[in-house]
Amino acid sequence: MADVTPATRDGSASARIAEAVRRAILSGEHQPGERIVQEELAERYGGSRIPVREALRQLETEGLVRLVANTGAWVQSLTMAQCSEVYQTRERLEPLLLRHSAEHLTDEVIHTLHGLAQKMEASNNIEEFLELDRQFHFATYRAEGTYVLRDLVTRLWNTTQPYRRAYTGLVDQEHMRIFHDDHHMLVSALRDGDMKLAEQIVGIHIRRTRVNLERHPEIFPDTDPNQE
Amino acid sequence: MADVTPATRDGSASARIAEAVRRAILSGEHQPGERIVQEELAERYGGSRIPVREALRQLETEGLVRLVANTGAWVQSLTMAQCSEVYQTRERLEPLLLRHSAEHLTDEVIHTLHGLAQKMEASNNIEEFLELDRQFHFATYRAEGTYVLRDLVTRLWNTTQPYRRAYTGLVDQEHMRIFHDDHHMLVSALRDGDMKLAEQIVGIHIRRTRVNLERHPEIFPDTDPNQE
DNA sequence: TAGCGACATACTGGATGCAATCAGTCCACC
DNA sequence: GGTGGACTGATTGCATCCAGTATGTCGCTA
Repeated sequence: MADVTPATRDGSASARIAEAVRRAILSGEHQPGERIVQEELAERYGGSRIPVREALRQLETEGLVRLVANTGAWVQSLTMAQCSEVYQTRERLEPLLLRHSAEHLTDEVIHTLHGLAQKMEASNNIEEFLELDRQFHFATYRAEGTYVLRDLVTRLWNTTQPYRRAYTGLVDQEHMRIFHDDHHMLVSALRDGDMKLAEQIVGIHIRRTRVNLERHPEIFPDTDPNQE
Repeated sequence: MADVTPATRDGSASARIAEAVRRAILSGEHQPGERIVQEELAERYGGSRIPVREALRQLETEGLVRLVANTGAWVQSLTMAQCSEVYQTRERLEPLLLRHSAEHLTDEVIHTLHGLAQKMEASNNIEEFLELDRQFHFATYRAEGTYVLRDLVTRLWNTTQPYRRAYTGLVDQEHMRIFHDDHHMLVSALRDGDMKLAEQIVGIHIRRTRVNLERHPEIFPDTDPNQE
């Protein structure tokens, strides 16, 4: 899995555990709403509960885990409204991030993008599809120098990953066709150096996905399990 | 100080310490680049280093603190480029947040806003000014139900607070006049229920501040102390 | 005198152990 | 039979203790 860790972190045990748990959540190994027991993680990743707790604090702040004092930790679940809000946020930020990346989108990158878009069309495995989609979009986000915005976008992707997965399993051929077309149009716009168009396509692409997600309330928890 | 804590948190010691340190950083008590020693915080807030470390992990993820493994913690400092990036992000997100808040902006709220804007004009104390500015803008952000976007915006405000403070100490009368005018125009637009205009004003207001900040590179660290 | 290396100190990272809190169960009572 | 309350097991929260690492200093050597 690529580009899963929001920030460059040190090599301590807590950082290692945070990364491992993050990947476990994003890969679907841990489902939203699932209980997380500190001691289990400590045993699994070889350590005491101290670094586990630090890792959970970090993941809580990233929005992947929900902690309740003296009670426990759960994999964060979003209501449809919250998920929609994240998508609206992405809709505003990713065109901006793309713009900052413009100068780094060389012919080589565009060639890679084309390859990823084609691979996605050929894929019929949900996990592979999700991974390729992520790789595709983050390949277009190459803004260098500062990491504020890319980190932010990475976190937004992360918190909504379970719902993308659920939706991908439901989407019909027609919507999938449009999805792929968006990608190809984006590659074309980038190849032409038409950044204005590329930004619009990304925005529309995200909005389209949001609207589609909103048509499937069944993939979200019935009653809000986090009443914060 | 109002609306400083991004998320609703539990009442544990680590949460208490995180909040206290956050406030200390935002109030300017701790300057960017300043070293943070775990044991000092533990003694100051009454506890062991364990909850302090959890608090620091959280603040690191929020972007207020920088941790280096086996070395220590520092109050996060931003380069001008990073600060500018945060402002560009705000420029995209706050109009969206304002839109979501529209239905909650009652006459009473608008009356409060007007009062805050006037108080700001009368203020000649930097800390008071910063606090009123924060209260003013967050009074317009009343989106309820979900907290994703408001939390995000709160964090963006938090990470850039030290630079707003430094800039406020430098700004001349003319720019200050424009700043206040933006606020009054925003109140008027909200009073008229012209949300489209209000969104534009917020965006321009943030952009204006960003451009002004970029005119003062002296308030940012010379060489990037965080080479991440 | 300048530069390099070993040592001492201070601080961080992590493990263990104990107290506190929550959830689920069982039983008494209505 | 259903409801309320006490009890028990499980799990979290935190403090203390120890090991590991980085930094700064001192002395040695060229």
